[in-house]
Amino acid sequence: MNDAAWIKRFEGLNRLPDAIKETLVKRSQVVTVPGGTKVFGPGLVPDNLLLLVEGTVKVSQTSESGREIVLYRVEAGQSCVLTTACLLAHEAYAAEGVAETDVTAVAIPRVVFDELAATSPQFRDFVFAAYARRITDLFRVIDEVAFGKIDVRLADRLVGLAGGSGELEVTHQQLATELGTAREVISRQLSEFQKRGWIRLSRGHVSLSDTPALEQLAASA
Amino acid sequence: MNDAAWIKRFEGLNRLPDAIKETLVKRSQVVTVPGGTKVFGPGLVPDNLLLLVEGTVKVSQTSESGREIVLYRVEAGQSCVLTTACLLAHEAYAAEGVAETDVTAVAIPRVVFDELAATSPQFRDFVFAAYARRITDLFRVIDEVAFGKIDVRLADRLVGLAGGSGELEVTHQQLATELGTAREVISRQLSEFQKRGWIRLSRGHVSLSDTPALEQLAASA
DNA sequence: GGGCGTGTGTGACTACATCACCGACATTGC
DNA sequence: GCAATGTCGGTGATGTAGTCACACACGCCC
Repeated sequence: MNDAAWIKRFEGLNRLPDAIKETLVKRSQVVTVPGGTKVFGPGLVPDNLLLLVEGTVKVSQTSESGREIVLYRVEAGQSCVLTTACLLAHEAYAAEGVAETDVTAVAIPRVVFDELAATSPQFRDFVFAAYARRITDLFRVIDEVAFGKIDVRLADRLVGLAGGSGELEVTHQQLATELGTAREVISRQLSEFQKRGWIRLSRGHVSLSDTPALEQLAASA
Repeated sequence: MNDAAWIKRFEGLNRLPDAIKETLVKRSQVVTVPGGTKVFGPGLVPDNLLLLVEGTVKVSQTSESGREIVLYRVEAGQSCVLTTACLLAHEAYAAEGVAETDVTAVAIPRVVFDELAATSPQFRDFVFAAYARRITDLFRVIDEVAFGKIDVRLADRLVGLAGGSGELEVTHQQLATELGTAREVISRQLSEFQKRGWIRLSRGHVSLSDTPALEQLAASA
């Protein structure tokens, strides 16, 4: 039963009584999906609550006009509650989740979820905390989209996506989608950054050469 | 015990077993607040779940720069779950709720909420449905702010706010706040609408003279 | 009436989005 | 190798929205 190892990854679940943990482990299933898989979306309603053990899932929304914006990412140690509730309620919405990397996740069937919600106050806390986190994410997105400048937002996103390495494999179009803007806007802005010596560009690739400068710009929100 | 009348207003609660309904009625409190009251916000964390029986609460967000945008409204028959979760999680956020009209609401203390969540699957459904609704609201806001045109958004909001009467008492600044934009933008757009004969303007007042035209524009999203 | 606060109008300017297009590079098949 | 094709990135012109700096109008209160 050392499958139970994953549970340690979830801060909010560690506090659960052992009996509950055991139920959770016994009645859920560890699944893996390869990068690029659509995890949920219009016409693909999940009947499991997913807890991500490894990898990330990008949640984005496509408007009628076909334009797209990234809403948030589900990282290892987090869960996918929002979309569950959202999709369970049948209010079909054009949000979809795509595995960005190979993903290992724990799938908790709806019945088990419900049962745990009934029996464990700590589990309820876990769920509500997860909600709160996502909602504040959405609030931030709204704030940025409504009032943020793209140079600032782009700098922030570049730093965020690059991680430690300072290298990232993305097209300008993908960055545009991240911020819900147009490719040309990103292209021009990237050129500007390059002119300032902050980044170096090549086809499908951006390498950050002056991360601190980008961070400073990002912080000037 | 005809205080219980309010419960009929909540579709999701009607399905509750009688015993649960009784608990709900006994252990909650009907409160009224005058229009203009701040219901929750930074430095004002509610410890009750509010169910609105009468009136509306406007939930808006203010960014660091001082600019504001309306996120959604809680109407009669709806609940205020989002902000509860959000604020319970201590992730202080600059969202606040203000009573737009005199408001009558049922306040369910946190303990009772938790107890009901534990005992009643129907109550849990009610809560999650409420979440789902708000989240889709937020998704829509993001979509509109990111990709919508202001003339369309303004027309939509005018029709929505006017209700049946076609008359509304708002300043241009208030409309700007609704949409998270600048006053000048609204002023110019309103002038344009007036020029087209769709509305008539006076200080602090807008009267819709061609609602269908506005609706049509609003629908062309 | 004169002062004051709030609401509205306007022009100049900047930022971002959109449109139309072209050229550079990579991949594939020959 | 070379041509065909698809993806990616660059650029100018134009439109729409947000910003800045005002000035003026109205209502209210001394």
